[in-house]
Amino acid sequence: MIDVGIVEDNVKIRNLIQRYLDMQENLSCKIAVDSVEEMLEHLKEHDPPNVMLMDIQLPGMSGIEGIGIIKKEYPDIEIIMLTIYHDSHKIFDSLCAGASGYLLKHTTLPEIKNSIENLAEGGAPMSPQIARKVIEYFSAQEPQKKPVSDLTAREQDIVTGLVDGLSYKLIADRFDISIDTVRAHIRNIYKKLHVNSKAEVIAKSLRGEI
Amino acid sequence: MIDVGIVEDNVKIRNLIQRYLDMQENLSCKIAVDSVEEMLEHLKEHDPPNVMLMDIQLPGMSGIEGIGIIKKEYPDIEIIMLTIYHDSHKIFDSLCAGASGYLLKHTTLPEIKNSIENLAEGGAPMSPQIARKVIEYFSAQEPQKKPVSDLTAREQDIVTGLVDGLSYKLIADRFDISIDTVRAHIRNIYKKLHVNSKAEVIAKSLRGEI
DNA sequence: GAGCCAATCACATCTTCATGTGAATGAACA
DNA sequence: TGTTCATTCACATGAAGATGTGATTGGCTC
Repeated sequence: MIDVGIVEDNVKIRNLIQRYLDMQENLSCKIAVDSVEEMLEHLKEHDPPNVMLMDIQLPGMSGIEGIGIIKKEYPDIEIIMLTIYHDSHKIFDSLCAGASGYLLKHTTLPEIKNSIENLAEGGAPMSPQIARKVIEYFSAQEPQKKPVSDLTAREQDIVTGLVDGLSYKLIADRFDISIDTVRAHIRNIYKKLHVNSKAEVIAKSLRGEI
Repeated sequence: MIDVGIVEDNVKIRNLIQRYLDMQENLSCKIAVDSVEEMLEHLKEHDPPNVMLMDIQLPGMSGIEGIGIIKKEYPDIEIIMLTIYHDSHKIFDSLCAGASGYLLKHTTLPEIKNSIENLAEGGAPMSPQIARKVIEYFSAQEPQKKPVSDLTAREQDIVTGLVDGLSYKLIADRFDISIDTVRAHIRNIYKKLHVNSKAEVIAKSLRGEI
């Protein structure tokens, strides 16, 4: 049984969703309020729900601010935004604040039910339109540079050691080889990467350039 | 009518999907090959499909490399990855390269059909597991935008120098101070960050922990 | 089987780093 | 006005790193 909470200031919509969800066999929806503040009050005295449907435009604190506060206090609550807003800023702010899903308000009741189940199974429900924006975020990013490390497996081991902040001695111990071998590998790594210090190798590696 | 192409090296899977899709009223799937190279050959002489299903592990060029090449030549083709890989790197590399969807191979045929329709309607089909990773990318990214570095401005300058792979001498030159001053700053930085080597400072910095 | 290369080890030398100790200046703050 | 702290510099020492010049082994390839 998945326990659902709702924060939504439109009474009609709120009641409709609550009744529908609470009617389902595998869901329970006992708490539906019209502001984050009210929900926080409620949470002080009751068990937290598993999933929360949250509007963005709310009286008092906005839903996005609410995510942060609720996730901080009750990190196990999974929050799905349910809103009319589909602009990138609100979407990304919500996701960054910790929302696990984002549905537009034209979503049908059965779809909302599916989304909640989907979430409980480790998914992340999103309206298709939202998913598209999220995906486009990535292709808008700079085209990935090709790492193509010419490094051998052993050389990459050594790099890992360097990134972990180990001295040559400790790297030698970790891989059970002599410190001179470590030195030899490092010399080859420097040559291949065209660098000449540990620092540059670590920097390159952490920038994903290896 | 949506025209679909398939790049998949497993003949059984490829034929199965092709036959199923081509059987649908609103879909057509005439071209199904087992490598990106073959697909590129085909595209030279035929109209490009609207949607392409693409595996990652392929003979010759990988599917991820393929995305970039195909999207560059034929930007209107929407590419859905269809693969067994669910590791973050492959997901994000694919999306950054320009994929519009990402499905895991256990996806059923009707779900694949839905995904193609979803894509045509401006959505971005993703297996729930994938959607979750994509969403988590955001909440993992932003939250600590200000890691509250206790470092002074000068100390941060020095850190920048270290990250750039400079020696103390070069850092001293860059900021026109003596090497002993650089040493002094670095000692303070080490104390504040609780580390004791250049390597750790660089690692912390590039991980955004400063 | 000659040649190439990854992986291993050794020795030597010079540079750079890490750390300890100490101190002067000047701005900020109570 | 005295204290705190960032910034600057100095000297010293042992540890770690960078670089040069070797060598041996085993796998792969032409």
